[in-house]
Amino acid sequence: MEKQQVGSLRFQIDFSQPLHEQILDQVRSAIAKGEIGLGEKMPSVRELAQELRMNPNTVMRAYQELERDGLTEKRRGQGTFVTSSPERVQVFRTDLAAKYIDAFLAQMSSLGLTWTDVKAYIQQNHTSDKGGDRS
Amino acid sequence: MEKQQVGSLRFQIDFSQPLHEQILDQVRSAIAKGEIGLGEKMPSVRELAQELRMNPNTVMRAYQELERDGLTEKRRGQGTFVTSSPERVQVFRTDLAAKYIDAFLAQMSSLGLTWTDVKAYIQQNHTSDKGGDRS
Amino acid sequence: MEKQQVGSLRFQIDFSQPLHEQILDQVRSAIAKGEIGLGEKMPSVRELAQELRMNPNTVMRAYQELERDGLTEKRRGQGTFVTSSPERVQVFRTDLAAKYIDAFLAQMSSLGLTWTDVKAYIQQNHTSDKGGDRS
Amino acid sequence: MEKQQVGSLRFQIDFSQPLHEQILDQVRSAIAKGEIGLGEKMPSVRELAQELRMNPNTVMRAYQELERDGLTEKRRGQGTFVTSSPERVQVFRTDLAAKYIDAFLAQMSSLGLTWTDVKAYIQQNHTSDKGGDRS
DNA sequence: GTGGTCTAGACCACG
DNA sequence: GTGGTCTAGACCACA
Repeated sequence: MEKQQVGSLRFQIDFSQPLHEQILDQVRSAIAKGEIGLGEKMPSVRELAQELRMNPNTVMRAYQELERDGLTEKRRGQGTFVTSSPERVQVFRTDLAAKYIDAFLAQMSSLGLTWTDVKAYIQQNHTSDKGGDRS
Repeated sequence: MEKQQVGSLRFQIDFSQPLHEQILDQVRSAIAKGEIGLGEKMPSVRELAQELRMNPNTVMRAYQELERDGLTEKRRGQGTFVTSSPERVQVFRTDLAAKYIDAFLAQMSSLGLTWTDVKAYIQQNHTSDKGGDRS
Repeated sequence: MEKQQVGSLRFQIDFSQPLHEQILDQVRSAIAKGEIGLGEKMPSVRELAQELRMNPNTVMRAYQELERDGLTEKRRGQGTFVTSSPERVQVFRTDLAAKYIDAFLAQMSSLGLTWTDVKAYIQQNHTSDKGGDRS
Repeated sequence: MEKQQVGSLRFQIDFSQPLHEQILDQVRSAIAKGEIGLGEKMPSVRELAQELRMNPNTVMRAYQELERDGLTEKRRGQGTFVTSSPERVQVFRTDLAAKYIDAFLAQMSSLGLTWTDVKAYIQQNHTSDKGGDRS
């Protein structure tokens, strides 16, 4: 468990998974949760690469995808900034969540589990993670 | 959407994802759901490879993982058979489901969504998939 | 655990291992332990094959190896018999044991374990199997 | 007897046994004995394949099993490394040894030999391999 | 016929 | 450069 703080971002990387995806996920998560503020400056590609001991190309790829998602913007000569639009973040967040949820339900269904089964499991094993699961 | 029936198994393959994983998933799913009976003979490596138009090695790889999971048994010179033990299937199924569920919850949490949010979303968008989701 | 009794022999087969080797081992073991008497008649190839639901070729191969080892003899028109010579059994038994023991020690050594380590393990975990392991 | 040194690993291969198993065994042994250090980089799949004059797929297969055993980790684009966790190695080593020992005892027992018999044999024939076998 | 091993060589994603 | 996936096709042991 190697956690690293870079600016207002916290990273925890694991070499058994594509590195650029992990950066992407963790930055997305930080934005979604408001851990990095809207309009805030991101670490530069080089800085982040150095801190995380990665190839700059790897970081660059993650940044490009963040921009494609509309979560960040490049300003020439200044660096990369988190978008200032809360709507963008919100839309992105719900879209992504919807995608994940759908995939998850398909997965459960492929194991022959119903939504009731899943809720039962979560209630038993994740009572601390719950958010009011009074079924 | 190219669906193919091979013995009691149905396959639908998509070339943008590792082929052996797809075979693995679909056979697992068929076993978990009881679509192929316990103790039943699987299609032979060569037969399945021919039907799905892929290389025998690719099918073999999937079959090896199935055996590692304890879902199938090989009988030398006779073929590959689904395990006859319902417990194995059950244990496997719940273990795998637990793994998926935990990963899913971590994912949701990383997007800043609570379990209540998720349940609300599912109730709205998946009323047909439900299994009594009266929260 | 499917055990089968055939004449004075008991078989327990497992499909994840060459069948002829299993027959071989189990007959050898029965002779070494005196469970089948010297000079006694073995089940015929066909009879055994039928009982164990195997291909006669598989049984035949095991029988050929038994004869090569000098543990059985064929008598034309009468069938296969366990050797009547106790010396043969004894020599065979110690030779085979020596081979196994040497291989085992090499194996342990390749894991970096000394003979003392092995004895310690066995003393702890196999006190019922011991035969006077006062170290 | 063709011995080959590759980095800090020494290989001796024999074509009458599955090649990937031999690689597996010899690397395992090297890790268990500490001949290759924890966290150290393994030869790359291609490099080892070339040195041992075998197909990269064969080496890859061995490497995959090593990883499944938790003895190595792959870092994408960087290579394969021995695990840095001594506990993993230790657990693996004792588990494997236990498996071998149990199988060995079953084998001896099937030949009608007691543990005392075995110890006597070893004392006579392996006085150099001993590690203090004062029984 | 079955599964198991191996080779040769292609193409891909990742860093 | 690294590992990962896939194909085509050979040869083997086993039943």
